[in-house]
Amino acid sequence: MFTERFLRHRRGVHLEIEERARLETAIGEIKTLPPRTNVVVAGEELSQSILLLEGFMSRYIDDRNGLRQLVAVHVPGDFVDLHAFPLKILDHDVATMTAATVAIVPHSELEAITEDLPALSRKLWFSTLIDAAIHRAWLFRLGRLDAVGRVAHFISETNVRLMSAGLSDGRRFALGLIQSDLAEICGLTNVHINRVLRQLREERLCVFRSSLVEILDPEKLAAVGQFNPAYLYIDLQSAEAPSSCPRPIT
Amino acid sequence: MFTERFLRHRRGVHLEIEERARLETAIGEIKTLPPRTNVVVAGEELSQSILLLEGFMSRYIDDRNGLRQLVAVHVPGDFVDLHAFPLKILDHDVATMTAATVAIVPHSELEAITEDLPALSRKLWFSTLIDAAIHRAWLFRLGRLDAVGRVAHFISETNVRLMSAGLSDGRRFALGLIQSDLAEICGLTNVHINRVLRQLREERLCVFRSSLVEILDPEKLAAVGQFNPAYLYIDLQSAEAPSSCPRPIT
DNA sequence: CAATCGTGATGACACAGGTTAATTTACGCT
DNA sequence: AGCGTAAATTAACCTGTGTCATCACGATTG
Repeated sequence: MFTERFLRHRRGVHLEIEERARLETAIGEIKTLPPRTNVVVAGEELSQSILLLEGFMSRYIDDRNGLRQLVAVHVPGDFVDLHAFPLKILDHDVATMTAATVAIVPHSELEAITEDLPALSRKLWFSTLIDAAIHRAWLFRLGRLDAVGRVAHFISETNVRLMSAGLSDGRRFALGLIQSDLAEICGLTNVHINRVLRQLREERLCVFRSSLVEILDPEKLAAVGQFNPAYLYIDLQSAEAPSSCPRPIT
Repeated sequence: MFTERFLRHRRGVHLEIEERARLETAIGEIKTLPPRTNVVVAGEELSQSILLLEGFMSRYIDDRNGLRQLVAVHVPGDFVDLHAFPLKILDHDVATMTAATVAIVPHSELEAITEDLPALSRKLWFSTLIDAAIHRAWLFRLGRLDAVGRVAHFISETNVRLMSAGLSDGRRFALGLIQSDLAEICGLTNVHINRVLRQLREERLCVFRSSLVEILDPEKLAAVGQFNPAYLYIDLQSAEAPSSCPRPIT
């Protein structure tokens, strides 16, 4: 069941069994990718999209000096570049952050789905609009929060998304990111990210390590980041208890 | 022809005559709204979406101190909150910036379109993904550009979008925004926006007035804002005003 | 006609975050 | 185990933007 995590716990878009089965048959290939591997280049025509099964991926735009702005971080269950199905050409690059396992879905299959199954099509559409909602939350983060708030907001967001994917217990999760990734996400320098992480550590809000993120005080962290999870459209009522606490990668 | 500007000049999604006709019949009502009128509140269930015919609208998120971050500015031809069709509830507010004329489209009509016309449905989907692409460009703007760059980028973007809508000749356009709107768009204070506008004026790049924006040097302005219009998916080849359109800077 | 309000303009000062550079720690590889 | 490189940490200093305060101007409005 490769699509197990896709749209899990999303308000009002429960996938029917037949719909999930149809998606499963649409998958062409399963691939494992090394960390820091570019998979999509802006401006190139695409004929397939990627469903992320394991690991973390990013979408980003580089400026003319090579400085990078991440515009999205994807977690298992995300249909990373489903945008490429209607758009055909992307405006940004896509790459793995950690080692990753992905399912490749040809656009021909997606087109067939839009012809046959309008309800499933609307759910695919929905999933791309969640990405847009997350973009907007990131705009708020960059436009209105200071450095500490931005990092707190990102960690709070990632925690909720990983809870939904069954990869966080609400306080601890593994995230393969390094400090300069955070810098590229939050529009800051890695020197300043380091200062912010120290402050969050000293104030006992959270401890960020590449191998393991530990949130000591989720409420306070969310307050510092003015984080309101409504934009994720996640309903964790229906969440089963996470099977296992993530462990540090050793 | 209310849908005249919708998806105009967008690469690869030309609307067929029948498709346009179908959209026209989907329109329920035409409304005129005063400036600064809130039309959608975050968290409320929606059963209709708005196609903007005349004027400018915005989407925004307020922080807990009442500071506002605009996450989108909409120009005539934009299907402002089509996102609300798959999402049903929005994560942000929507309001007019200037006086505006809008067409109201009930979601029941859109649902019928997704049942009957998969090709048109994909084009509607496409149009929401343009919004997402613009969100990403805004993330780049906020994350990687300094104050002058942000304003230059926004003005360049708006110029191209308005050219596509037939509302700019590439150098002059009317935009009802005031300096504090720019501040809320660019994540800056209005005091600093004022300084930036003076600099752009003194450097003979552009003159921003609420009534009229004049771009004196489109290429240089685009360069300052690292503006590359690819993300707008606009193909102005077919545009009636062929004159001088800003080019990607490399 | 004065009073008020929204908008724009500008100066003085403060500070969050950038820059640069050096050092330490962690970790993959032979 | 030891080496080489990437990542993390920290300090000193600098600057872009925020803050606060004031003034000017035009459009309403009483």
